[in-house]
Amino acid sequence: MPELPEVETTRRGVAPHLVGRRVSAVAVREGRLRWPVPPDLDPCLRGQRLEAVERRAKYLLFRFPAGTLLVHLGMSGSLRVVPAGSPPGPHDHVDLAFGERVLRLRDPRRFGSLHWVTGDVAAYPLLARLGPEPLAEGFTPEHLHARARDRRVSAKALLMDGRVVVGVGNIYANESLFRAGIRPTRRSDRLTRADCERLTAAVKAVLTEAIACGGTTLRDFVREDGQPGYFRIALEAYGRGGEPCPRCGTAMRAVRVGQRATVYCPHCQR
DNA sequence: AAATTCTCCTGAAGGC
DNA sequence: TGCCTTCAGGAGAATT
Repeated sequence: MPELPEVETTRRGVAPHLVGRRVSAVAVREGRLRWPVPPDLDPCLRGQRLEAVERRAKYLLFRFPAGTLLVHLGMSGSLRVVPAGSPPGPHDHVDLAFGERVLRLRDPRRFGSLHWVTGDVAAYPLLARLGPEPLAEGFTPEHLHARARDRRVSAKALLMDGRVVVGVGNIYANESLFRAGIRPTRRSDRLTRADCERLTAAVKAVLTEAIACGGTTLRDFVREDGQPGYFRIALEAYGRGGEPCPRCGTAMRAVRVGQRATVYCPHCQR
C-alpha cells in the first residue's frame, strides 16, 4: 500500500526529527521480514550520526558515515517517530533509538525489509538496475517510448516495471492510464509517441498531486498512537469497477492484468 | 531472453 | 455470532 507518494511523505515526516542525531541503540523484536534483518545492525549503527534521509524508488536511504540503512515498507509497513519508552505494539518489529526519539518500524505483513549497505549504495543489487525516478527529468516520453516499442507486455506492466520507471505501483498505474486514456491491456509496442507523451505527463501529474496531498499528514509521524493517516488523492479508477466513469458515465470494467486488480473505462481508454 | 507465475504474510471482507 | 475461506499486494525469485 505505501506507494511512492506515501514513501516520500514518510521521508519528509521523519527526517526533520532525526537528522543530526546519533543512534543510541537498535532493537529488533522480529527479524523475519521479507529478508532477514541483518543481525549486526546494532553494532553497525550505534553511535552513528544520521546525516540525511533520502529516497530512491520506494526505498528510504538513511545515510550514516559508515554506511546506509535501506528501508523498504513493503505493502503494510510504516515508520513513525515515538518517544523513548513507548510500548511497542504487536507488529512494531524494529526500533532505531536516537536518544529520546525512536524511529519505529511497524509492518503487519512483513513484506518490508532492512538492508545495511556499505560503500556505493547505487551499486547495491536492489538499486543498481532501477530506471529513472518518475518525477525526474530522466523520465521522458522518449525514454518510455524507447522502452515500450521493443516489448510486448501490457501498458500497465510496462509502467510497473522498475527497470522502466520506479515508484509506480498498482494504484497509480491504474490512475495514470485512466488519465492518459490508455487501456491497461494495450500492448506496449502499440503505444505511439503521443501515447507516451500523455502517459508520462499523467504519471508525473498523479504522483505530484498525491505527494502534495500527503503533506497534510506530516504531523502524524510523531504521534504515539495509530497509523500515519495518509490522505490519498481522489482515485478515479482504482477500486471503482462497476461504477460509472467519472468522465463519460460508462460502467468501469474490473479485470486482472498481471495478477493485479485493474480497472478501466472501456469507452475512454483505448 | 522475455514474459508470466509464484512467493512471502496477515488484516479485512465476504459467505454460510 | 463466529468460524472459515478468499483476497489484496511490492517486487524479487522461479518458472515457462
